[in-house]
Amino acid sequence: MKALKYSRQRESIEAFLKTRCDHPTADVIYNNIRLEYPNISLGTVYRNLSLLAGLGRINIVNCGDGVEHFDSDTTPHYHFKCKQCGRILDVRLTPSCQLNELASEALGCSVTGHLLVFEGICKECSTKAPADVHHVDTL
Amino acid sequence: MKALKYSRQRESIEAFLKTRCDHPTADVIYNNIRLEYPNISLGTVYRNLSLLAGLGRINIVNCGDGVEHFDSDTTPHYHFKCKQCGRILDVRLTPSCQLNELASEALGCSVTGHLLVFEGICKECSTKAPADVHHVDTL
DNA sequence: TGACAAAATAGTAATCGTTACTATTATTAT
DNA sequence: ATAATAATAGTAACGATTACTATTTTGTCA
Repeated sequence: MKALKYSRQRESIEAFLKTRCDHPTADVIYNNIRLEYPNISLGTVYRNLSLLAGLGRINIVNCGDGVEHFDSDTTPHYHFKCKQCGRILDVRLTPSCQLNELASEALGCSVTGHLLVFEGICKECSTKAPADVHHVDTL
Repeated sequence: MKALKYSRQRESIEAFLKTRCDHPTADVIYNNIRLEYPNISLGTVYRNLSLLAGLGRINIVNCGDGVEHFDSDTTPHYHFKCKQCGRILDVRLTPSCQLNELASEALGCSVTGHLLVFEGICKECSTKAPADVHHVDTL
């Protein structure tokens, strides 16, 4: 029952996320928003990200690296994590119910969903020199 | 080049893990080993778990909940996480290369592996009363 | 307009899972 | 047995995230 009020910071966070297709972490978002709002706090970034996720406007992506990534694309799709640069990319495959059915048979209970994250070396990294490995800021 | 030396604690940790099929967390392992070794430290548990994983004797399982789970079964297989009791169960399906190939086509780069975690309600929970939801100690 | 209520903020402290450090103890080769 | 070194318990540090609080911003309504 709490009415939502506008905030520039929230708008800026959502707008920034729309410009990125690599599923940045809260910290990366924080550092980018700080260019426009130098004293935004990390807590504000986290609070707005989970608020937006609660509204269904963004998704929280867990890819098994123990850190939350954020995605402005809320249509169902899989992800790919580059082992070299760490970026998360979208995989445009339609999530399959067959997988759930297979698992359901194997387990003998109802399987309602699954998390699928691919890994390998992305196009950029496979053409780049190995020296470029540590571009951590793009995580 | 460091020679491995025997330790009772390590043996106990590995033996305990073999008795469990629900992929316990370090904390659950710690609390169970403490019954036998009351002043084992959590650090010792973590150190031995990663040592054993390095030796290929156990596996570290990441199922997207941000906590490490440990598995004494090192043969390739998928996992299932019960949304109610939180337990991780094995899914006896042979990991598929077809999935990697599909993703590889969609992305246009080499895909070498994937993480697949199913979710739903396990057999036990679907027959249990909803009051039994919070058996956190089995995580 | 302006004043009030509610929501959002910045800044900071707290929490949780995990890793690192250090002085002591246990294991193993000689 | 002794000496070398790995492993330990205990504790501190860490990084990601959440919680708290006093202040600021937003929206409503007279």
